Amino acid sequence: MREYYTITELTREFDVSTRTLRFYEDEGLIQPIRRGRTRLFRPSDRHLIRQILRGKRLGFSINEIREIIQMYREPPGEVGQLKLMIKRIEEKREDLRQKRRDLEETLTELDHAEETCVERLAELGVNT
Amino acid sequence: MREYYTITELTREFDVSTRTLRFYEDEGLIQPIRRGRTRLFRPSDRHLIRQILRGKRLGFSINEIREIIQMYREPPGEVGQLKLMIKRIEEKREDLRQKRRDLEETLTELDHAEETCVERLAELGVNT
DNA sequence: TCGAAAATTGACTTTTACGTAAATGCCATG
DNA sequence: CATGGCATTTACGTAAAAGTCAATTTTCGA
Repeated sequence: MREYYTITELTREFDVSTRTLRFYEDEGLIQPIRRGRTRLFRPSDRHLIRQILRGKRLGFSINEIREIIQMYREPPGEVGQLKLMIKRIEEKREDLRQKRRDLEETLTELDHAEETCVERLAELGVNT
Repeated sequence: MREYYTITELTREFDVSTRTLRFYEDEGLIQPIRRGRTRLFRPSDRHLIRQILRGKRLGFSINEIREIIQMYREPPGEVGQLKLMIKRIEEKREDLRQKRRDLEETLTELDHAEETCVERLAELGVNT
């Protein structure tokens, strides 16, 4: 496990621009440390970037991603806060379960679409 | 199966604005017929709206949704076109499989986060 | 130590997916 | 017939999430 990554190393690894990583920093999603003015990314920042991009692929907004990331952190110490957090986590999970249903349905329809294409191709292959 | 739906019926059913449905029409995703100037939505339009919103929940852009919808339609008659379409469908499916991996990972992490919260709560419940 | 390559900041621009407002049409009902 | 209630069109507005550009530093390898 490396100790630090430069910004360009990570832009190459994740195929994002430096602007994007700075944007995420401005948004408070990551907090790379500084050596002078230069950003140094720790493995934890790298892991956060991974989670952010995963959230993006699933269609979550930056704010939603921020919420999700907070859920991964140390739980709060106060009972009310804890219960609230559990409620939020459950909501987000329901959200994801909906996405999963959407995903399976879409995959099924695409399977069917491909099958139709393949059949059509077979017909043409036979007739030609 | 009803023959026609009005725009407001559908806005209520799907919880979207009229602006949104008109936007989808402008984008060519749906083509409700007209009685005078008034839009009448057929079951097929209704089904398309369902598919569009499903795509949105999965984080697809309007252009991606347009592509997916085209895949559901009658396959083209020409061999080259058919092969191209099969390739595109396969790409989209790979895309969805990536989303599925992302989704499962996120769900797993949220499961873990909730568990941590519940444990913390149990500790507090005992100590208090 | 010196110069190219890399990094930074700040400002402005762009794209997507609608929101919102204004002016007007259509029609049923009292 | 006027009033209310949806519908429509046109046009401009906006928030999110970066992209792009310019003008500086800063760093690092020879």
